[in-house]
Amino acid sequence: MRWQDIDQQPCSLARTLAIIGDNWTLLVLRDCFMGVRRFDDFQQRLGVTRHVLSDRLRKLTEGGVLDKVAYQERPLRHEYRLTAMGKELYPVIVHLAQWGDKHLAGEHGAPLTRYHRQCGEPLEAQLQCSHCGDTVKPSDIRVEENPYWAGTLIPGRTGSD
Amino acid sequence: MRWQDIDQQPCSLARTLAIIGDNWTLLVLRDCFMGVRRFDDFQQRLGVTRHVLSDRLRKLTEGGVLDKVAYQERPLRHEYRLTAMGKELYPVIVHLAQWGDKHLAGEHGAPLTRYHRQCGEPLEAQLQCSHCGDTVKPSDIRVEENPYWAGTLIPGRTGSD
DNA sequence: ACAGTTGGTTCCTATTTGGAACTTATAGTC
DNA sequence: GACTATAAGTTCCAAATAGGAACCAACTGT
Repeated sequence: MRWQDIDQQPCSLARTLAIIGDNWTLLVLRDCFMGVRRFDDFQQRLGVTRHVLSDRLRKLTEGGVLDKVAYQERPLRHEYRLTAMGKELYPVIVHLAQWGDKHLAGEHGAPLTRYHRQCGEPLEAQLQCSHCGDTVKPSDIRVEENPYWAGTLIPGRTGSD
Repeated sequence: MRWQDIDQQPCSLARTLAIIGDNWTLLVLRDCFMGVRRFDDFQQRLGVTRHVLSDRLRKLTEGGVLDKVAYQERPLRHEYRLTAMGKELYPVIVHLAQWGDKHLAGEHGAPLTRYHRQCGEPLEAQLQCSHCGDTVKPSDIRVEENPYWAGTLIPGRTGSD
């Protein structure tokens, strides 16, 4: 199986990664959430080569995560903006960065700190059930297979925990 | 800048992606969270080539996300288990899969549904501040730069929102 | 003796990446 | 009018990585 075909799999994670799972793409999104919109700004901040950046921006645009809009005519220039769908990826960025802050910070500490405006404390995000409002731990989650793919997605368990 | 050097950047997200941001790696983690532990099981479920799988498992192990433990002697066989640090990545997986469920499901619906055991409803996870317990929206988050890197991480704003 | 299992490694080809230069269209400066 | 700068890419080549298949080592079971 080629990496470019993973969007064919019956797995929401695989389909999501087909759009945002390439090398560099999540760093492009990081910069989008920091307000970067222009090609050269992405290129200088990331240090990625121009044609890889071009490819990633195209995939994000085709995937509905970014919108390519003209900000001037003559000469025609475009910028890339997060769509509503793209903005919904913010929790992913927050959790990834938070994990890095906790486990991979160097001697100078975390480069960025996110604060919760309402309470003023450094944000330690966790999962919350939007239905009942309770905090959700991993063990609180039960995974159920769609009957259409019954028996093919969840592996038979062999281990002890 | 080469992709393999992004762990040198003063960015927690970049350092995190240096460990788990390669193609295939997050799908390996998906299977880890579903209880897969053995090389051949990963290989068959993912369809990834064996030497790419070998490389990703090695990087995850070196990065402290997985632990390679012998489950039998004679012949010596190892399996890969999530470390405590690795298990903390579950929120990332949940949010990525949830985004795919919402935006990329095909005609048969989401392949897997996650339920919140306590309330019994399909889980729609959102961010919660562990300090005050409130729900956190993206706009509730204020990002502050570590003085050590002052002025280098957050771009100057040029746009209008 | 022979096939099967498990966890890889090796080999070769094809695709992707990194790095630098080039292009197009226009505005501003000497 | 000529030259320089800006922005958003595209093109070119060498080097690295991925995909696919076969091979290997160390057993176990028949």
